[in-house]
Amino acid sequence: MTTRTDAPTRREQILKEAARLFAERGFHGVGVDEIGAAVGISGPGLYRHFAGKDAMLAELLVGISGRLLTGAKRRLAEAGGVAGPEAVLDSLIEGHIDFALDDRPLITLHDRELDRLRDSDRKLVRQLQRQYVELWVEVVRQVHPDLAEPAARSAVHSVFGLLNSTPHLGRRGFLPGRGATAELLHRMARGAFASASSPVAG
Amino acid sequence: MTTRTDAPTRREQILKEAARLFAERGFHGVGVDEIGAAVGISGPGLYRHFAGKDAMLAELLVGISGRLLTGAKRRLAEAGGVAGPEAVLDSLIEGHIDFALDDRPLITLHDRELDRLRDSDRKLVRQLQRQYVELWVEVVRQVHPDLAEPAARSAVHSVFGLLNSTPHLGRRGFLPGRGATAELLHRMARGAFASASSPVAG
DNA sequence: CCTCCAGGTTAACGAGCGCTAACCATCCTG
DNA sequence: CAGGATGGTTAGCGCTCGTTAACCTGGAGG
Repeated sequence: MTTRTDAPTRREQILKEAARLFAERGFHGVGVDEIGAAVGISGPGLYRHFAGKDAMLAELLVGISGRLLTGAKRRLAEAGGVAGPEAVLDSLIEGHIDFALDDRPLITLHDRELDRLRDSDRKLVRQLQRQYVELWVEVVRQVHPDLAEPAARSAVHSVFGLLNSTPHLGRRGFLPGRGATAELLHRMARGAFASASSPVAG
Repeated sequence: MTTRTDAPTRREQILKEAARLFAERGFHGVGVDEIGAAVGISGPGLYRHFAGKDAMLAELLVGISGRLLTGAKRRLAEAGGVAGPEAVLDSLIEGHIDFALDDRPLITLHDRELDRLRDSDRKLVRQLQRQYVELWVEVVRQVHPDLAEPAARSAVHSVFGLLNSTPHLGRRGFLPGRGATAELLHRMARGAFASASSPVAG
């Protein structure tokens, strides 16, 4: 566990606020002055920490994709040997839900602002995303062997859509607690995969 | 059925291209010159058809929400009397899938650029969206009576996320045909709702 | 104590944007 | 055939935005 207790550095403050603002109003809808104001400095002071506005977005998106993939690999390694594929899939779902619930702005950015990146960064992010998807596809096909590969890939993308719906839930603050929401999402994801494979049983 | 065979008007061309461009690069990422070029006229010629760039986005978003709600009401009225709630839910899912598969750019805009609207337009769109959600919630709770209302609402939002994942599917052109995809999404949506209500049966 | 650097500041530049103004062609109508 | 909509055009204004330049300050090191 790499839990941090020390204060966040200025760079991290900026990234966090930039993520929130980008998620709220879109990359082009946020000015550098606003980002600066959000961390108590103003405008061009950001350039002491980042090469430009694009660099902030790039670092955010690469960071997201990397963390998702790293976490998934770790979970696969931890649960893969001892437990069956069902437990691995549950662990993957749990990890993705944790991310979707704890870092909603990043989830929003994840599939929204990818096209604003420089070619090299975008290729890197897409490669990480693709690896993440493929890892899921393999596990899903172990749990549901009757699922063909294209269908499995579609199913994985759709379940991502389901899990990533968290930004739309709390609009009115009406969601029933983090634990209950996580459990609900988990059950729905498993149910969606199950119904994707077998032509339903009821 | 109100199938049109006549040629689309200039206004409709503009709206269609604007939707595609907005979905691809974001509202602020597209210039009026690009929208004009996409329909063969250039730049300020758009102002003969729309009051401004904002007006195009507004008309798109209001149109989307309105069509979704109208279609859902119609399906509820058609299938509501003769068939059971299960058939109504299937019809709602079918309608939403048709929309998600046939109008992907609009699906993308739907939950991405809402905040760029004037206050009045945004309130209108949100009201239509809310009605649409509530309609779904009622039907879902008829099919799954053991589902509490907050959970049902969360489940509906999550299934929207699942169905609206279509823009992410065809990136590499690897999706297995429209019919198969629609059927897969339909089964997954039903499975997700079922697993949302009962704490799973397997 | 002088120096230097990290991390700020404000001023200003240049590009791009939405939008308006002014003008022009085509066509339908009286 | 006059004439006014209709739907284009190009030029250009004004504003915003990302970025750079130039300058300032507090604290650490020799």
